[in-house]
Amino acid sequence: MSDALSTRAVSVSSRAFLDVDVAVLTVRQGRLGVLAARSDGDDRRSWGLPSTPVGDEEDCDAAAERVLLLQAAAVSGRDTMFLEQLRTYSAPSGSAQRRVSVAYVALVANLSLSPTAAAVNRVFDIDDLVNTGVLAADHDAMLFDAIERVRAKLEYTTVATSLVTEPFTIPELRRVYESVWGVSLHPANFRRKVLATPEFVRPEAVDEARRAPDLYRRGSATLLHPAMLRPQ
Amino acid sequence: MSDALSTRAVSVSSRAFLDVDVAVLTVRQGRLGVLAARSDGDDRRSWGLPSTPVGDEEDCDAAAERVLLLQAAAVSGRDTMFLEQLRTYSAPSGSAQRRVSVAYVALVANLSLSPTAAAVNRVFDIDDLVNTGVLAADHDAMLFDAIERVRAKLEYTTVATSLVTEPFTIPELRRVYESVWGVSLHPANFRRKVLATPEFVRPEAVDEARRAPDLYRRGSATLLHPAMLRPQ
DNA sequence: AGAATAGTGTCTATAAGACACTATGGG
DNA sequence: CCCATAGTGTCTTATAGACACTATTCT
Repeated sequence: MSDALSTRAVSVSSRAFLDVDVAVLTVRQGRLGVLAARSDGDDRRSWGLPSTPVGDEEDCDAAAERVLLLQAAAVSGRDTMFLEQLRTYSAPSGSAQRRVSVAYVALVANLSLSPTAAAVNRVFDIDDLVNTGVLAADHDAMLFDAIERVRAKLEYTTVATSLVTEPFTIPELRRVYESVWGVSLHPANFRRKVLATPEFVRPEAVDEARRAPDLYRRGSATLLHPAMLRPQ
Repeated sequence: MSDALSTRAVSVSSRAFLDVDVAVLTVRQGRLGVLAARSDGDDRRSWGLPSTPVGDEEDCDAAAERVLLLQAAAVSGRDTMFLEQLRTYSAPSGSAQRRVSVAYVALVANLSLSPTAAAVNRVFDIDDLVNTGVLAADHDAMLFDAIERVRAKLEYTTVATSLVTEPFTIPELRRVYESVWGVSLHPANFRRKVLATPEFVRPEAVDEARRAPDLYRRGSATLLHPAMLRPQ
């Protein structure tokens, strides 16, 4: 009776090549952007998400961090980072050796390519990359899912602060939300909401005379209670 | 300069065995339960989450469905199901061939084992299985993450309805929330919240004379706006 | 000078939590 | 007959959205 619960006549013990792909997101000039790497596999200039095989003596998280650090070395002004596993994408192999991709999302403040990196990497506006045919179908799906994950995370976590450089102003933080969500937010209500959440941001320099916007740093809170929901 | 962005001296092109593990959750007698399978690998009676290798001509989703259907065949009274990928767990291989596990969560209403299945499978109370040393460390982590995922999903989706059999009463639905979250909810406020969300539930039979509780079926809504947050 | 924006205050609509009350069925 | 529970109503409080207003900087 153990047979009834064990594996059926599906070809057993599938071997696969294991890759990690990272969607590195950033906000620049009020627009959401992604880091893309030229996929030098073929001649025609096509782009993909930065990727690496997972080494035998590391786990997927380590491989993803390695990709990010690799990018950081080729990048100037990288500030903070947020890195989280998204999900795993597996297509049936067909005849070739199966390839399984574990996708990650990374958030990086102030991502700008160094001159040497610019020849290989490029930061795209989201709208120029997602669903435009520039990416391969699987990377397109990953990027789509990554964006939706981040949009949802802004609602109930404080990750938005990882997309601004410290110190920052409340309006700067608001523009992160507006860029990622693609909407306009009411400045006064946004400010009230952020300041009402303990430790979302921490006051750094409040200009009593109002000559400059107030400056803040990231607070210790990671979860938002209650959540800041997207409009509509 | 392409070197700076390509893979480093980590041993390349790792091959791995690909498994799918499923945490099948249910609510019985007001308690959250999980389906566990006796892991017949070794002699001592230990338990694991139901699992299967991923076949070469299927993707992970298909393998997870296969596990669930396999269980369904050995289970009586399975009602609805909800199935979603959780995340992928990968430990460094050490010397042996690497093993990568893609974990899924499934929600099943009225999960009760058929007599023949009871010798191989068992439904545990969550508290008897998570963090008790009965499961291997990786399955323990999966189960923990699965429970947290489901607890969060109850807040902003209607998945709770997949843990009751139709037709159901509002108090029955409330007991699902109470079981999964491990809290008591205010009956009147819960009822008002559920009925205030369009298409969360659909009235089936309202007893005007109040001789029996009102009956409902699942509605077409999948998302809750606004969310029903856990107390505290 | 005029426009855009940071910051404050306030009003309103909505939703959540707490509580009171009725009616019913089961021990 | 008492008690637990389904269902209804209502009050209070917290929060979100809308709007008005001031002060400042930039052009």
